[in-house]
Amino acid sequence: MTSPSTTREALLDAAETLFAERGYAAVGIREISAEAQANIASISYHFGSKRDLYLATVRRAMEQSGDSWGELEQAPASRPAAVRQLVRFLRGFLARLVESRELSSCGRLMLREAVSPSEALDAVIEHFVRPQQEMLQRAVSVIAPRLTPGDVKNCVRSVLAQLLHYLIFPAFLARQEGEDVFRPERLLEIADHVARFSLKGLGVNEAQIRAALADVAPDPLNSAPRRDSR
Amino acid sequence: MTSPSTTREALLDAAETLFAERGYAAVGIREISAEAQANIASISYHFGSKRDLYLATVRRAMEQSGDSWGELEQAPASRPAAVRQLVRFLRGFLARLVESRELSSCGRLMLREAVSPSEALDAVIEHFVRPQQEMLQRAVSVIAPRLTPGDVKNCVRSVLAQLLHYLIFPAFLARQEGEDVFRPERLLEIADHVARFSLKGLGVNEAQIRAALADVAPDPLNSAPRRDSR
DNA sequence: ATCGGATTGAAACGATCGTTTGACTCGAAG
DNA sequence: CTTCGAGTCAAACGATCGTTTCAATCCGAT
Repeated sequence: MTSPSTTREALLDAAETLFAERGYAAVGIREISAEAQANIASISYHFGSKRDLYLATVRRAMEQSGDSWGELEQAPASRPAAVRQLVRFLRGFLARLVESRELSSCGRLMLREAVSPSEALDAVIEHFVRPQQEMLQRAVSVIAPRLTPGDVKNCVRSVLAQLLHYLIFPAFLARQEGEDVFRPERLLEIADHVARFSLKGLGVNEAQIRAALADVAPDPLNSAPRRDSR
Repeated sequence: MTSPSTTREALLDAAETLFAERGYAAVGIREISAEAQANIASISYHFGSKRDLYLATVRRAMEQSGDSWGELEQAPASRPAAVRQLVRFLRGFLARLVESRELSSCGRLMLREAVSPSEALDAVIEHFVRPQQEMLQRAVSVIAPRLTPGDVKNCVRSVLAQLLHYLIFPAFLARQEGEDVFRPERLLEIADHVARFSLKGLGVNEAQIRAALADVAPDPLNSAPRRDSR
């Protein structure tokens, strides 16, 4: 196989940023190669076509994102542990949304795949959606053990939907709230609201919720694992 | 002013469908005019440019959508009435998602504006987001009167996020669930789950929730108001 | 030092993009 | 009947699109 070229990765980096920001059709290969400080022909050379560059970009972004939280969260042993794990996940997700462009560019690519699916859709589900979903599924089924499997899935979607809302609608949120939604303190407020709302939705009583939130509190924002490259 | 041309509306109809399905940059004006059975130059003639056609398309779609639910829902007089109103809204929203392409194409345009905002963003917020939000805000502040205004907004977002999830991720849902998520019975299940989860999240007790769900039940899917044109 | 495959460079390819042109049709007002 | 303006039409505009070509360059193996 071809040796790992620097040009190749520069192209992927540039493509990730540009495709995430403006979408596949709105970005030309001339702009990508300029951003990567490479020649136009290098795209055709390294990837075959613009479409294949896009697919490679999405797949790489999703695989790198998947490394972050896949195996990190173990199956919770007790109900309080499961509640703590859920709270930690909510805070970590929102923290990553703002602390680096990592989730931001990966998340926007994910979004664009949801609205306009391509052949890379499988990679998005496999590496981005499924890991989070399975982790939440384990936590929820421990927190609310009386739920049927179908209701567990529904509840997982309800929790995830609240989180993804803040990934999807920053443009709306910025417009209707005067303030900046993505200040670190505000994000912690949001994470705690989502935690409270969801745990109540799962039938956890107030006292346990307060205990869990206070329990995880000392470790505020730095629980988010880092991506090594870039 | 120019008389209301048939060609103009045919162009708007075609543009709405195509832009909703594939996005602004991925649709050419030749395809739009072909779909509308009009000449290429008619776009320039009636709207000035492709971009202006897009803006007009989004604005018209949002205004027509806004007519549907804006003034329909009045301020609820009692807590049970507010709960019923919320349940009716959830069911109506999901019903409209499947029963016609109305919300579907308008919703997809809204989504694309969220991911790639244009000058039509204000119209989207004004006619699509704000009405739903204010209606939910009234209902939630009656259901949970002890909430601060800020927490009311957070809870409204939590409810709305769950609904919009099904508008945003049909591609993912279709992939990971074997079954079709958009069968009418399934949608009613979903609406009821969202209602239960959210009402618990708002602190309503089980008995009242069951009462409300049973109360609204006799009127299952036909509570969604119809759009007259098209 | 020389070869050969891998990679890069500038230039050009045909296709398609959004837009414009100018002649043409048509119905109502003079 | 003539006139006029709104609307439609086919054709062409320059610009940009993704892709290809081919010579130049790099660099480790011979």
